[in-house]
Parts: sequence; structure tokens; C-alpha cells
Amino acid sequence: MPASSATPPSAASSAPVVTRFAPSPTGYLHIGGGRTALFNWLFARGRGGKFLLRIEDTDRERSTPEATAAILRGLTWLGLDWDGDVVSQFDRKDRHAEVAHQMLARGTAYKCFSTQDEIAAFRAKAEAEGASYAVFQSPWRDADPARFPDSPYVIRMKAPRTGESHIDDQVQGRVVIKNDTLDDMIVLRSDGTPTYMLAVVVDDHDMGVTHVIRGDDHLNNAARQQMVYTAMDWAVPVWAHIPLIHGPDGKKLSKRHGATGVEEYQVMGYPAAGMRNYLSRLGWAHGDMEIFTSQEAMKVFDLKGIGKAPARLDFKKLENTCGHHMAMTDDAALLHELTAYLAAAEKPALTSAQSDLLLRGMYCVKDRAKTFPDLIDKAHFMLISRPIVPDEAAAKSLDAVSRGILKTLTPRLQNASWTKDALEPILNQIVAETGLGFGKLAAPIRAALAGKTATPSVFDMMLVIGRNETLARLEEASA
RNA sequence: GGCCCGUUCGUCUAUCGGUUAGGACACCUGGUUUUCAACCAGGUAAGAGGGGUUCGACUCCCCUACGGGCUGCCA
Repeated sequence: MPASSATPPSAASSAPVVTRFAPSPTGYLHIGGGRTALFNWLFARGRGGKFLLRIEDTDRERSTPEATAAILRGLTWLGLDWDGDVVSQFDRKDRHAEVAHQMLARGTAYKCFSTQDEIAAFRAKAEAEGASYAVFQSPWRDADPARFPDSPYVIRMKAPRTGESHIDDQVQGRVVIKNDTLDDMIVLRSDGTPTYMLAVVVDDHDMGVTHVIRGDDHLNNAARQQMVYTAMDWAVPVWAHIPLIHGPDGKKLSKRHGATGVEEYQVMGYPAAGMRNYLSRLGWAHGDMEIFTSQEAMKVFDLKGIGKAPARLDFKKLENTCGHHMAMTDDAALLHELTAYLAAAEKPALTSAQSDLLLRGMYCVKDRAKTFPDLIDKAHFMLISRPIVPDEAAAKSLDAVSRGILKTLTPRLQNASWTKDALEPILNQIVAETGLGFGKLAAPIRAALAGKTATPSVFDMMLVIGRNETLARLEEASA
């Protein structure tokens, strides 16, 4: 191994783009993981490339099928579709071992018979001698095979010990790592199973991954992984290590910040398109572009536009972004998503009558809603049925005087043409007759039709629920 | 401890040595209005600190502070 290994040739930029998302199935899909997947998806889809999914389940202790299922659900909800089958890293362990042995044969890796106790002792000794950092140096690195004992061994990389390595990263720039900080990492455990460092490289290579876009917690690992590419004479992929997402307080995002799982956002009722928009603007920008569809993002998404600083989650902006997407989505699609939300949130499903009405009245609520719970709240008047029970505030606007006014209104609506143009003069007429402001008339109508004080326009409500229901609710309230 | 990465309005960001440092969210004021929103107009608000380099630095270099990551037979 040369003291200073030059960067191996990067994957040809003209080759079709292949990206991947490779989560380990130890829990739900983290919001940061969701964004990583999104970047990979945008990058590949925007270039006619492929976006692959691989589950890094080599840690048998911590990997669970439930976690894999949760990750797939999260990605599916976010609308991030992947190409081909989901690859299980564990299933490829024989291939990983094969590569480890090939490196053994090439002399770029070696068998190490040191026990874990011996390694611990090595570190303890180095520490006792005042060394602040102890890279384990195996005595077996250049040992004569004739001396090999008949005991378990691991396979380690023969890492360069002097000079420096560098990785050329699309986000981080050129990062230089001194080789004496790189240890002879283990690639095959004593039980014959591969470590992550080996498996990830072998899989990325075999799957034809051209661009590795992942969290910058892997930045240092990239230098180690590059050793494997070099040892096998494989083309190194283009690296792009993106910063992690932090909580509102700037600390690493954790449970105490609230929602960290993608599915939690689904349950809270954020639309997936809004999530994608918001998440893509977290750490990435394209000029002043703020509100955009994923199709639009694909056209301009570029690794160069990713910042190096970690971004904080801001729920206000998330809501605002989602509000734009609610308004942008067509009525039928929105209803469909709402149905999925109700199921995910384990709330009662809509009856077909409610769905029909909602579709008819979607136009007057979607512009003002930011989330699905918000939408439901604003669509309250469409979802309830008589008797309408007014809430406390609404009840106040149904006093004797107001009920009297409603009584005079009802007969006039009996034969009115049911359009806003026809209804408006009727209400205005009553306003003129009573000498009250329009607001004084609108309030009891709102209370009667929706049982609430905050509702869409009274005309929209009347139009949406129709003449018969309007009259019934008005009569009921004025009785 | 060592190494690596980062630091522009409260937040997300634009800026690729020369700008009145721009936009978005949030916030405040005003307008509109039929309530809540939405919408329209305007406003407050930023280059972590200290040294350099330069005619000129947010932009390049160094130091400090703070934050993050890696340092496993975890991924």
C-alpha cells in the first residue's frame, strides 16, 4: 500500500445516475433519514436515473422486520418510490465474505488473531502512557502465515499508516484525513459476518451506485470505505455528505424535540407534498424558490446547492408550506389524501355522504387549511348532521333577537334561486330592514349552519349543503 | 483527548472580493372583510468574536468560542 494513496478515479459523470437510500432497520424512519432519501430520490429522478433501496440489516441484534416495514411505510407515504426490489444487506453476506477473502488474496487485507481482550489491553496501555488516541496496531498485520494459530480470526484492511487520504465530496469539498488516524478496520468478523464498512462498499459497487448521498455522520467513514474501493480496484462513487437536521434549539434532533419519525408527521396531518417541499428546502436552496412541486424540484435539484451547516426544524414554516400545497392540490386528490390521513390517525372514516359533500365544498376550505386536522375543522359544517349543537360561543349569537331575524330569513329562501348572486341580495335586504350590520346576521347563520363562530363564508356554506339542509338548520336554530 | 465538519435576520436561506446584504417563515403595523383564515401594503431584524491578506472581505487565511460528527468484531 503506497504511503499516500491518490484518489481513485471517480465514477464517470456521464454514466446513468444510480442513487440509493440505505437505512438500518432499528426503528421508525427518522425525519432526517426521510430527507436523505428525498435528496437521493430528487437527484436520481431528475436525471432519469435509478433510486434504489437497501436495508442495512447486518446487525442481527438490533434489526427487526417491524422496523423495515415502518421504513417502507414512511417512504411510501412521502411518495418516494424506489426502483427494483428492496435489497437486504444480510442476504448478501456470502458475497461480502467473498470480497473479504479476495482482498486477503490480493494482500490488501489480513487475518488478525488478536482477541478483544488483547485489543482492550492495547488501548488501556496506550492510554496509560498518555496517548490521547490509540489506533490499534495488530501484531498480525505482517505475520508469517506459518505462525497462524488455529483460533478464530477477523479480517482487517491493511490501511496506509503514513501520508494522508482525501475524499472529494460534492457538499463538503476536499476533506483530508491523516492516514495515521485510520485503523486497520475489521471487514469480516470472527463469526464470518461482514461489518458495515465492508458491506456498504460491496453493495454499492454491486448495485452500480454512482452517487452516495448520505448524512455527514458518515464523512469520516468515507475515507475508510474508500480503502476498500482502492483495495478492489473499484471506481469510487461521487460522495455527497449532507448535514444532519437539528431540533429547534440547535441540538441534535431527538425525541424530546417532539416528532422525529416520518410517520408521526403523517399522523399529525401534514400533506406529503408539503413535507417534501419543506424537507427539500432544509439545507438546500435554489435561489429564491420556495414553493414548488417535486417535479419542479427534480428539474433544478443539484448537489452543489446543498449547504454544509445543519438546519433546524421549524414547524411554522412547515405548516405554511403545507398550506400552499393544500391549496395547490386538486379536490379529488385532497379528499383521497384526507381519507388516508384519517386511517393513519385512526380516526373514523368518512361516510360516502360526507365524502360527496366534502368534494363539493372542498373549494371553500382548502385555501385556508394548513393540515388535514385543520381542513376537517374548517369543513365541520359539511361533516355534521342535525341536530346541530352550537358550541358555547356560537350559542351566544343565537339569542332571541337573532332567532327572530332567522325566522324572517327562512321564508325568503324558500323559493330563491340557489346561487350566491341570488342569495346575497336577500341577506342584504334583511340587513337593511333590521338596521344591523351584516356581521350581526352572519353570526347567527354561522351558528345555525355550523354550530361554530369561525366558518367559511355563509354563502359558501349555504351553497354547499344546499337549500333543504340550509332551511332545516335555520329552522331548527330559530325554533 | 485526537481528528473531521460547521457558524449570514428568531428560523430556512441568497450572495460564488466591490450589493442600500435579497427572498421565505415567524413577528409588528395598516388595508380588505361576514367570523377564523386567506389576501394586499409596509415595517423590525443578520455576516459568532479576534487577528491577518487586499485598494476593498460575509466571501480568502489563522486563532478563539460555540455546535455537530467520527474515534466499535453498531450502522
